[in-house]
Amino acid sequence: MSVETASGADPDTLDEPTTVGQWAAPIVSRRVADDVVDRLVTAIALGVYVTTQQLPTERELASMLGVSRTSVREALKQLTQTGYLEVRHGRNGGYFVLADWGPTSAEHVRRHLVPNWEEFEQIFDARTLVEPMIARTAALRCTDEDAARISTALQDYLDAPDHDASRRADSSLHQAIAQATHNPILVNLSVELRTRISLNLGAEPYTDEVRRQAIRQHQELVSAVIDGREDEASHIAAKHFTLSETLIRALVERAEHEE
Amino acid sequence: MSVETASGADPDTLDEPTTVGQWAAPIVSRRVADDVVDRLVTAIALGVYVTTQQLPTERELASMLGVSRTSVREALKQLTQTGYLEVRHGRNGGYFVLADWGPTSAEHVRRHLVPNWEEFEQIFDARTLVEPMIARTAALRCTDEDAARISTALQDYLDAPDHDASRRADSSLHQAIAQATHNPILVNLSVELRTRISLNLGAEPYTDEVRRQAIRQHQELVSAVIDGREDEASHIAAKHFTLSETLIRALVERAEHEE
DNA sequence: GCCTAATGGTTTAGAGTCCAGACCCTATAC
DNA sequence: GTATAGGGTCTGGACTCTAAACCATTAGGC
Repeated sequence: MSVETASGADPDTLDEPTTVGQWAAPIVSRRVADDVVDRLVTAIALGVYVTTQQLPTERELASMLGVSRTSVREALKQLTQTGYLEVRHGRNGGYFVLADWGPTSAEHVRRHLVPNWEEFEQIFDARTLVEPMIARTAALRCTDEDAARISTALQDYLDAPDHDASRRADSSLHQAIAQATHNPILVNLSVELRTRISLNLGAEPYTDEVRRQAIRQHQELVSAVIDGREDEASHIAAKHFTLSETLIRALVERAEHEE
Repeated sequence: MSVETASGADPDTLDEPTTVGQWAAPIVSRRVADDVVDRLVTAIALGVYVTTQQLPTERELASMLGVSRTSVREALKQLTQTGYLEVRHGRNGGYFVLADWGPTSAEHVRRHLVPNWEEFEQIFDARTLVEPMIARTAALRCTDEDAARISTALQDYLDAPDHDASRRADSSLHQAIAQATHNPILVNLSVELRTRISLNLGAEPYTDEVRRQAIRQHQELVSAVIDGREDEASHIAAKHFTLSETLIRALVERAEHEE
């Protein structure tokens, strides 16, 4: 990294100089290992790799990501130390996603969720605004091909045998809907918001009641999108993402009372 | 997502692989100079520095951005070679923004606009969807303080003596509106979209008629936002950004016919 | 039980990037 | 004409990333 010298002189710039003030913010040179960490966390957050599942080997990851094994190892070391992964030696060894990195414990909530609470509020807020817009647009532009893909994703979601599969299918379903907008920028936006939530949260709270409600909402949402009922799609999406927000809030409340 | 036992055959990865496929895309290590280029282009695009205006000196830029002068020089070299900047030697020398890097010429349109046309369509589309949502949210959350800032920005816009000042004020105005959402994520989203447009486009086409129309729309938009008329704000924003899209399209048409 | 293979763990040399700082060159202001 | 404010150039050193070889550990096959 670079020197931290005098560049200070950064008086409070909270008024409106964001346009002028932010463009010259210090450039931090990102290390490759940090990028690898981000990719892996994203993959786990999106459900590409789930609990107890084995990641590709170091050499495979290095090849997949086009970086050296050294950098991959650096990233995996970070994730292992943070408690996301577990490593096993010897033949059939490798890195495994640890089971308990969700908001399962009040401990996790206090240590990870609460400190980032402000950012969290912002992400939720943005998602509640963006996703209905995406759902509306998807409903307006959904082709037969899109509809087929969305239906398949919904079916996968309904068939999901456990929580992990459910998370993964949920991710795919929302992705399929976003893709029906036929605009990669919106798809990325949606992915980014979902990732940032999972990234802070691990998995969302999960009970039978929640699942029933989520299933109904997903069915309604898919139906509205496929049939091109844009107002309804937008409205259901808003309700859907408000639900998940409510759950998190309840979780945090509970954790704080336990304290 | 078809990881295991997907019901439908899902052999190829071209169908919906974005979730699974994209996380492992090769990591490209960005060089510091490239980041500097981005920052400078953004600053110019947002109107922080305008035609014939002098940029800070190399040493100042290096200090502002927290990078070495070597990297700044590398970036400035690129921008000079590309034709964005002009360099003058000796005392009172420095780097100056060149005048003619807008869509002033059919040449520019063909060389820069047309090759990126697909991305351009996507950006416009996203903006037409996102900005109304932002305007609506701003209208719903606008405080007195926000209203004051927005009014000031509007006045600056009305007072702008020339095209450059107008561009800068336009940028500030939209920024002020976005900030009334009180959500940094949305503010960044708006900045990013506007930047990416200016970045491809330089300045937008500009005639007296266009300016009159833009002024009216800005006044209506500000009034709707400040008074909390969210539906109207959303609607005007949509109209406003559609106007700029229409102008660009007309420009490209013309350039292609000249060919 | 022994060997093999697959995996993580370690080391090293070299190329590339970035930085700080010193110094040179040029044109303007005075 | 000289001082000065800028860009232009060079160098040594620190850090990062890579490639490739080699070590250590364990499961599976015989």
